[in-house]
Amino acid sequence: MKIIKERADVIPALTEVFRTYGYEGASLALIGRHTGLGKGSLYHFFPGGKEEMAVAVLDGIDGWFHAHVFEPLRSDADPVHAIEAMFAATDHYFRSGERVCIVGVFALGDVRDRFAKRINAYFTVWRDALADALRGLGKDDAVARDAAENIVAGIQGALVAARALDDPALFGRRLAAMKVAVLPARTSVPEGF
Amino acid sequence: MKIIKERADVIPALTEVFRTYGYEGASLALIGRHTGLGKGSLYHFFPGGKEEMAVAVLDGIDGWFHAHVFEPLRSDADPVHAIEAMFAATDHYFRSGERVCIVGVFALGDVRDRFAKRINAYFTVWRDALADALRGLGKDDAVARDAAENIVAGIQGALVAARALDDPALFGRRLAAMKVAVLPARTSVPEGF
DNA sequence: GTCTATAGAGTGATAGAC
DNA sequence: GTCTATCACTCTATAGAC
Repeated sequence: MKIIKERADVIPALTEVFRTYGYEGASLALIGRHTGLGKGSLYHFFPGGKEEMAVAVLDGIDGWFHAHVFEPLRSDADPVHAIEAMFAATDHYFRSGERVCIVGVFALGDVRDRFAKRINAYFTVWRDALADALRGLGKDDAVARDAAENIVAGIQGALVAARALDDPALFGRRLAAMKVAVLPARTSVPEGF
Repeated sequence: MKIIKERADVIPALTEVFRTYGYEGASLALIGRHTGLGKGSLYHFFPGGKEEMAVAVLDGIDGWFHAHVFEPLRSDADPVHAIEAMFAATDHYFRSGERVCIVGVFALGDVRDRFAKRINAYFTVWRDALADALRGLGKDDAVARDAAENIVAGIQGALVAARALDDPALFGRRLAAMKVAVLPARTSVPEGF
C-alpha cells in the first residue's frame, strides 16, 4: 500500500535542499532526488515551479517562527520568559549553529528582490516583536529598538561566522552574550543562604 | 588601438559579478558580459575556469583587507587609532551597507567547502588581529577575544540585516554601536572649560 | 467517470569546459 | 565557436481512490 503524499509533506525536504544549495543551486534534479518525487508530482504540487517551491519554504519558516518566536514575544505576560524562550528556540531551530538561515541566504543573493516582501517581513516582525518584549522589560523605546535590531542582526552574523570559521559553538557563545547583555542577570542564591 | 588587458585588470569586474550573483549564479555568459571578455580570453587568464576566477577574487579581497585592516590592527602603535581606522575602512569597503561580503556569502553556501581554507583564513586573521588591538587597549585576553569575535560576526550580521530590511543605514548604526562598546568614550570637553 | 498523485520522455535554452 | 551535460519546464500517460 502506497501512502499518497500531499503538498505539505514535501516542504521539509524542499526546505533542506534550498538551505543547503541556495535558490540557484537547488536544481529540480536535486529536489527530485531529495523529495523522492518526479517532476510530474513536483509540478502538480507547485504549478509555479521552483519559485513557488521557494515561497512555500519561506512561508513554512515564517509560520514556525510566528508560532514559536514572534507570537510569544508579543503576547507572553512575562517578557523575560519570552526572550529566554526566543533564544532557546533560535538555538534549537539553527541546530546550535549547524544550520543556516535560508532567509538570510536569500537576502544576500540576487534572489532577494524576487522574495523581498517575505524576507523583509520575516526580519521586520522579529525585530519589532523583540522590541515589544524589551519595552515590557522597562527599556525605553529607542533603547529597545536598538537592542532588538542588534540581536536580530547579531543572530545572522553568528550564523555566518560559525559557518565561515567552521565553529558551530561560536553560535551558542554569541547567543549567550546577547542574552546576558539584554536580560537582568539571574540572581543566583547559593544554597544554605 | 586596443589595450591588452592582463589578468589583474579583470579581477575587479569578476569581483562584482560574484558579489552580485554568488558562485553558482555567476555564469560565464554573465562574466563575459561584465568583463567584456570572451570565453577564450577568460580561460586564457584562468585555465582552472570558474573556480580559479573565484580564488582570484577571494585573494584580491584578502589582499585589500590585509593592507587596509589586518596589518594596521596588528602593528599600529596606537590601538585606538587602528580600531577606528578598521571601522572606517569597513564602512568604506562595504559602501555603508550597500555592498555584501563575498566571503560571507560563500560561507553560507555549499561552495564553502570548496573555498574553506580561504574563507576560514579571512575571518580568523581579522578576528585575531582585532583581538590583538583590543589587548593593546588593556583588555585581558578572554575579553579581547570575545569582543573581537562579536565584532567580526556583528559586521556580517549587519550586512545581512541591511540587505534583508533594505535599509543600508542599519549597517552604519551597528558599526557605530560596536565601536562605542569597545572604545573608551571620547572625552569631549566643552569649549570654555 | 473524475480527481489526485505519479512517472518520465522530450522541449529549447543555457551551463561550464575546452 | 564547439562540445556535452544539465537547466527549468511541458506534456502525455497512467495508477488508484472515490
